[in-house]
Amino acid sequence: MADSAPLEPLVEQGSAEEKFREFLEIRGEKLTEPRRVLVRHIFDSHKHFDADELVADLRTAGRRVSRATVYRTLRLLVEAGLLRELRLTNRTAYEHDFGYPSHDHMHCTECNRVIEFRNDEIRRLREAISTEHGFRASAHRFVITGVCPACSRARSPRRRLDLI
Amino acid sequence: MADSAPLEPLVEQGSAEEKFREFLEIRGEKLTEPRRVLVRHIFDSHKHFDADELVADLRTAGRRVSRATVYRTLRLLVEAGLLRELRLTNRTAYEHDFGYPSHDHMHCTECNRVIEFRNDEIRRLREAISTEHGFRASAHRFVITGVCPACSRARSPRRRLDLI
DNA sequence: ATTTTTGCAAACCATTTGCAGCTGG
DNA sequence: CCAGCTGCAAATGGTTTGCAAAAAT
Repeated sequence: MADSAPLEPLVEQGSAEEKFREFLEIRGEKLTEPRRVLVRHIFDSHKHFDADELVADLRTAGRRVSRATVYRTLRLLVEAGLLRELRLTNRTAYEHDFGYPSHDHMHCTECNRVIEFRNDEIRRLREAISTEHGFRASAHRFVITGVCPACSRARSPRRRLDLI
Repeated sequence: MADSAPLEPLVEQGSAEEKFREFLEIRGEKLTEPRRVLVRHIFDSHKHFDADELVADLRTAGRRVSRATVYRTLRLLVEAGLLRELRLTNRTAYEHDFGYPSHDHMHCTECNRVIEFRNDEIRRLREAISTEHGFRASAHRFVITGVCPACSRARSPRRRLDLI
């Protein structure tokens, strides 16, 4: 699952590691070495990723963290509000929910790419709809499914050749 | 996963079973008895459901279809454009994509209920955004997460008692 | 008759968990 | 020290698949 045209990260308000430490402290839990490695690695780049990619990525970088700990820490990071889950396929993908502007996604069915975009009307609409239904919204997910510009270009012209 | 305030079904343009038969015929495949049982049962009501609920439901109704066939047929119905997948939790839920108006969802984090709503601005916004990005949209998913009216009422008053 | 489908059971695969030993505060 | 954490390996749970028997055209 690759990204395309990622948005600019926001100016940091304290590091993700720091926010994670605070979260853990409140619950009387510990910021251990594996957790530090994970939170640093994850917030070093702004990609979407899944548990498997994260394990592989870490291995490449020479840091070994067990799969179990990766899963446990991902859960914590979601609870801490640092990561958000993205369920587009059978495996759960994650993206930053901290130091990164709120946005929505377009999902290309050809190349499986996820493209981010920002649009303020969505938020407005979400509030209007929630109010109308007496619903107390805390978040939303808007995913547009279709074919991205790159795949459109790569495909349409080929049609001509198919006919020969 | 329960529904609340389902929308009125559209006037039928030929039965789901008929559309399924056409789909299978085109691919040189067969509308067998188990498949007929499934498509009829599924389109008899307008609930969201997952594979497990479907199997249980059928068993209650005295029709036995193996789990494998249920999964295989669900896949076919999605390919046929009769069902849509809804990935909110670890199990895949399904909803009608035929004979039912297009709509979006509110997902209550307290009771796990899924509430449907219709709003035409969303479709308009989806087109505007897609055009702006050169994306060819074929579908979208808009899910508002939060607390439904029933759970709001059930919770807020209880707070007072918690303080005693 | 030939091709597709079914049901069963086994396989799969992402994720979770029990546990013995390790570690941070 | 001592609660909380890690890694391992085994368990889980939803979903898929191989295969021989059964059904559809």
